[in-house]
Amino acid sequence: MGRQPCCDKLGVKKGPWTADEDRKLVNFIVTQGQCCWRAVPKLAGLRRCGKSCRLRWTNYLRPDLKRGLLNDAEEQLVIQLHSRLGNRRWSKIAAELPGRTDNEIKNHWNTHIKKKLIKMGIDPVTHRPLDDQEKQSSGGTESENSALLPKGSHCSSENNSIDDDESRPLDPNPTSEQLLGWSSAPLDEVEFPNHIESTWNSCLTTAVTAAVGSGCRGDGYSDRVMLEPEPDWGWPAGLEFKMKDPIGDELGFLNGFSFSEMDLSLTELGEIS
DNA sequence: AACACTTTCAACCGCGGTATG
DNA sequence: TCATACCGCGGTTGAAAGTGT
Repeated sequence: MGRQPCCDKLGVKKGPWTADEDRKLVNFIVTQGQCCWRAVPKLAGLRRCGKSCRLRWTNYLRPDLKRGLLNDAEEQLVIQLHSRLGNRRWSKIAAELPGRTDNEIKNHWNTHIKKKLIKMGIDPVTHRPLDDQEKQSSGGTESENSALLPKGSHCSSENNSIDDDESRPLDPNPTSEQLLGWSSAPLDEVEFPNHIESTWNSCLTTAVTAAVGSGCRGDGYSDRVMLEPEPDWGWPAGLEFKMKDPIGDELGFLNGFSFSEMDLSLTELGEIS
C-alpha cells in the first residue's frame, strides 16, 4: 500500500498554458503559498497535473525570475560552471545565477553558447580547443594536449570575449593561449605528489599557496586550479596546476576567488617542488 | 506574398532518489 | 521491508516565431 496517485491522468490538460490558467495558479500560490504540488491543481481549479503546475511556476511564473536573454556576465559564468559541472548539473549552475532557471540556462546553452564556443574553436563538451583534440586523436603529446578550462578571465571583455560580432573572421587554428587570451609562453604543469592528494583541501591549499608565492591569481576548480599572471605584474607565463580531486564534484567549488585575498603562508611551497 | 527552412524555448517525458503508508 | 507515489532533474520535442529565397 503506497501513496495516493498524484493526479488522475484522465481529463488532465496538456500543452501551452493560457493566461487564465496562469492567473489561477499565481493567485493560488500567492494566497496559499507553495504546498504539496499534488493538491495544487484541484485547489486552484486547474485541470493540470501537479507536476505541470510546479514546472509552470518554477520556470515561468515565479516573481523573482529575470526575463530576457542572459547577459555577458551570466553567460560567462555559465560557461565557467559548465566546464566544471557538465550537462548533468544544470540545477547547480542555475543556483549560481539568481533569477534564472535550470531550464532557461539549458536552453540558452543549447541554442546560443554552444554555437559560440564551436565558432571560437572550443569544444562545448570538453571545453578544450577543437584542434587540440584532433591532435590528441592523432597521437599528440600530453603537454600539447593541456586541458583548458575557461576561467573568469577566459571570456572577459578585455581578453577574449565571446562577442556578438560574428562577421569578423575567426582564426581557423587558434592556439590555446589565444583562446585563453594569455601570453604566448607555454603552460607549465605541476603534478602533485601522492601524499598531497590525500584530500581536496590540502591540494587546493597547496596550489593556492604556490599561486600566491608566484604572484598569480586564478580560480579553483573541482579537479584543478587554473592560474593566470596578474597583467600588471609582468609574470612571464600562465601556469596550470593540475591535480586530482580525490573526493568528487559534490564537494563544492570556489567561484572566481582572488588568491591574493587568501591568508596563506608560503611555507608549504616546498611540498610541490 | 508565399513558401521553406531554421531557431527558439516552453512544456513534456522518463528516470533516479526520496518519502510515505 | 516493500510497493508505490512524489519530487526534482536532464534530455527531448514540437509549435511558434524568425529568416531566407
